[in-house]
Amino acid sequence: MTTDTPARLLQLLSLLQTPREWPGGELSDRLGVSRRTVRRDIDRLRELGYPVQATKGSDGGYRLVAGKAMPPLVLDDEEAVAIAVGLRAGAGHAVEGLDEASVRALAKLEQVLPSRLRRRVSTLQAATTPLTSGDGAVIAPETLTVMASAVAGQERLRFAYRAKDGTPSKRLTEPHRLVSTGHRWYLVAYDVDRADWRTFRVDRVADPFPTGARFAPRELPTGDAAEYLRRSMHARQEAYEFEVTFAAPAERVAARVPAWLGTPEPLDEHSCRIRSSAGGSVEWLVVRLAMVDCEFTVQEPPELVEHVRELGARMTRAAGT
Amino acid sequence: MTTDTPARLLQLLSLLQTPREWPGGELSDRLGVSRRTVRRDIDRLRELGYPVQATKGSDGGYRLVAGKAMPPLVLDDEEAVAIAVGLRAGAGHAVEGLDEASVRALAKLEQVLPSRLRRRVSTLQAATTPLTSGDGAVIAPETLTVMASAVAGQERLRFAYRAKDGTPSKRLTEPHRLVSTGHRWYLVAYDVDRADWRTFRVDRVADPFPTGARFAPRELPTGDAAEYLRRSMHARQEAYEFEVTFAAPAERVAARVPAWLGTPEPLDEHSCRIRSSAGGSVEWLVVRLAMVDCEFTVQEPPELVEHVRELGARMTRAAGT
DNA sequence: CCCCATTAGGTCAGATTGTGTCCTAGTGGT
DNA sequence: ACCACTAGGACACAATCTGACCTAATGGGG
Repeated sequence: MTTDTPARLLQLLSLLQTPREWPGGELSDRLGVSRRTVRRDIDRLRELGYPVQATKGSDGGYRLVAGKAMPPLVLDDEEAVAIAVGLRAGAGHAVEGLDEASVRALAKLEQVLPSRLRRRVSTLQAATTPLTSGDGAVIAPETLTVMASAVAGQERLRFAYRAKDGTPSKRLTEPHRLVSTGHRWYLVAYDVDRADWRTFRVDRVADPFPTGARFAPRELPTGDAAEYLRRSMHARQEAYEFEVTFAAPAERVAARVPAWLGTPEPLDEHSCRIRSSAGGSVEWLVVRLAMVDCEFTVQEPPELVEHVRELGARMTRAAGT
Repeated sequence: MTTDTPARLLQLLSLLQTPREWPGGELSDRLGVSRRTVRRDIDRLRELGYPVQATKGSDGGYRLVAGKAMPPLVLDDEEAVAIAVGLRAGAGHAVEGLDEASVRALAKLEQVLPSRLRRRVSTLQAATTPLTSGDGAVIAPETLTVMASAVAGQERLRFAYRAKDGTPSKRLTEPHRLVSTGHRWYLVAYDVDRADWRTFRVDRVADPFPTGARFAPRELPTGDAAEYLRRSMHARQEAYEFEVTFAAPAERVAARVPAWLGTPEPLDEHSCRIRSSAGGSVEWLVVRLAMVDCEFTVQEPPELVEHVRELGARMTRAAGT
């Protein structure tokens, strides 16, 4: 029964985050202090920028409402697991520019996630569909979070890499940025042994671990990491152009296609077209097209046409006679 | 420069959650207190159950590691937005038993999410694909979070409902539980006007708002809400049985099919079968099957066979001549 | 209309706690 | 061997926190 003020404030914060009203009396009971002190604590929270709304009159109470700053989120076990699983599942196909923040948040969460919960997360993770489907390239979320931590903490990173042709190598790098394009992740890093900048496909990385050694941030020759990645991919011709025409209004298609895949340009009132480039696998794009749920025609590339034809044949076979 | 201890502790917690090492000197600088006090603060955090790991020796420092309890998560703006968007996108198709926690977490987060961030979330949300695809039934995440709050806070909930045949009605309910089956959400609640228990499809609910009146929790006639929902659905025959055979080992199929859809039972070493029931739309199930990426045959129901055939035909047409 | 439960906030005395400045020990890497 | 860092004890002084008491104001229900 040590009357530890900061601990009590955290506890109060956690109670107030429950979406319900708390009368002062109940709070003072739970926290083991007088009612006056509860009022003072609430004042303190308000001064910290976390507005507590109070309903007056009988049956009134306190509740935490939206302010100008994010208060520290107090999560229970299940909620923490839900967020971790959700972020892991979503890491591959989130909205442009958001995936990096998403991975950062995941890294932050997993850094402090109790081990028993971590087990639950990986179990559930296994049960969920890896949405990098149709493609052999599955990324272990651990790999991503370890990398994100190394980037944020400016720690050197050692890992095994499998090149495009399959030859393995060991790399010692100074990780600069984690970039995602579509559903694929890349690490832009300075390769210490080769003394030059490189981009690494994260799904070809194995056993990453931070060496612990800190490094001084280095200037990327091309200012922006995304820009650097784009040039590097273009140079290696890893991306391909595609062109698809839909027999549906542009708005309807836009609502069903992730924005980073491309924006549909209207051809007329009832049809539209997407011309864009994707870095991912063709199989994956095919499923995405099937989801749009309207008639469409694939123009480019021949490879994509072939895969669509194949899926069509497979579905027809599946329907039997 | 008020030397407010609790505020400083929160700030320390937020600094330590950054995935990097913090030497004591830097912390004392940032927090504006002496080095000794920083050590004491860290002691306090440890006593609260948030283990702070310290690397000794030169170039050492502090960092927050996994303990037995979840520390309050201190998120920056982007991370908060990323989590909100991720949870919203994932709310529809998460793992069994997890979606409710997921919605709870979302409700908790949105309760305190600053309004400027809220705007960003809805903008990004619009850009992301609503994954209740193929089905007209789109659920506004706000509806879910409002309902989750009402369930948690035991507040009566008023909303407009559109019955299966389209007839509208206004309901005053005591919300009991939010249940998700597959990609569809149901509210199990006591309908005050009709003086009986009802299940409501969340996508048919409009303009929910808590009346503010608290209610005493009521006993559900059938102990479990999920059980009650199942019976209610069965009685109305909203669920359908399906049976699909895959030409792939059970493990491979299991890895690509969400667990709540059903568990594949092996037929022999190279094939397996799923017999289960789904409450969702057939269109959606078809896309799910297309994702499995192996030969398969649909046995039941005829409706599903028909849709598979149709998608097959559509894809074949899309591939052109 | 009055009554009640609630939030809001002032004041005061006394106990408790937090803080900075000393100090010494131990550890790991260069 | 040295340095940079964590770990923690002792002490004096200041700052803070707490509970008890008080009064105001507000909203709902009978």
